[in-house]
Amino acid sequence: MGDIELVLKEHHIRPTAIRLLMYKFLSERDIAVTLNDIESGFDKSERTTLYRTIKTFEKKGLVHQIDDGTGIAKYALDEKGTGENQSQDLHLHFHCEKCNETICLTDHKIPHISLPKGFVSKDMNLVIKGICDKCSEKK
Amino acid sequence: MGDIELVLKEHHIRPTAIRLLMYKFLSERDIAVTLNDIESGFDKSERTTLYRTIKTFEKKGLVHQIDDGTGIAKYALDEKGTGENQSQDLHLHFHCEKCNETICLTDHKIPHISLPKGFVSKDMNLVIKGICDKCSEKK
DNA sequence: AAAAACATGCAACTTAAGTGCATTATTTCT
DNA sequence: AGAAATAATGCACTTAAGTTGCATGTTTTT
Ligand SMILES: [Mn+2]
Ligand SMILES: [Mn+2]
Ligand SMILES: [Zn+2]
Ligand SMILES: [Zn+2]
Repeated sequence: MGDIELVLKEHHIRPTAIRLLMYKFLSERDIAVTLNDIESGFDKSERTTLYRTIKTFEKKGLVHQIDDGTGIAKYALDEKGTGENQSQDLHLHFHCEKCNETICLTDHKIPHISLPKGFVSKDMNLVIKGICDKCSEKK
Repeated sequence: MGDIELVLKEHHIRPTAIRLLMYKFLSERDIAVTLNDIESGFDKSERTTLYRTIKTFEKKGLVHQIDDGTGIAKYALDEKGTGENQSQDLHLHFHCEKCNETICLTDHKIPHISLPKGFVSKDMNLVIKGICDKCSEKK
């Protein structure tokens, strides 16, 4: 049984052909991808199926959705959090205004913020926009 | 000459009827509003005109757009920054999962974040999701 | 093997956002 | 003031992401 197949099963996702392919696709890139990116990454592609597949991944905690301010949802594999650590999704995201790529800075956690009385924090999203390393060295 | 008229002129926005009304509308609420909110706030309303009006306000620095993760753009008046202080847009936003309202926490600035080598920060967006003061006291 | 549960494909719908263009209002120029 | 230029408004239409319904195909369970 393949490696990916195991990962899916661990997350209670049935390892169908498309799911294996999508996982492979995601694991091969280090930037967050849109549904369109995924769609154009496959020869055989059915928008809806890909959509439902990524949503399944998300629900089962394999992937997190990223809202980088472009108005288009992006997705990236969760870190190999073997299970329960949900604090992993509190890392920040960087969106490059030049190449339009969005990347997870997984070891840059969002600092603690104190809120006014009465406000209860459940989740946070921090996106930094600017120029990424690749684009800034290109000069 | 009215108060609002002056504010608009200071921002080089011609004070037409609709613009005066929209400014008044925005200044009367302390939460960020969607274009739909604005539209339903007027008897006479032309989506496109309201859309272009809010975009004009945004371009001229009267209003800032807020991306709270709902996928729908919201807008709020800038603080009475009498001119150049653009650091004002680095406050954080709170989105209540219960009442769905989004509010500017204008005096909660986004803390400084150090980035990996090569990354240049130009802008930031921090949204905290949870339960707002009104909803949490309502119990 | 039959029944139940789940995945896939295709079409259609929803909604926010944005554009083109004709009309109307305001400002500027002579 | 009147004409010309510029800007605002209204209406129709387009775009694109996201989402759902339903029929068909596949896998799992009993
Ligand atoms: Mn991430
Ligand atoms: Mn704000
Ligand atoms: Zn870049
Ligand atoms: Zn609330």
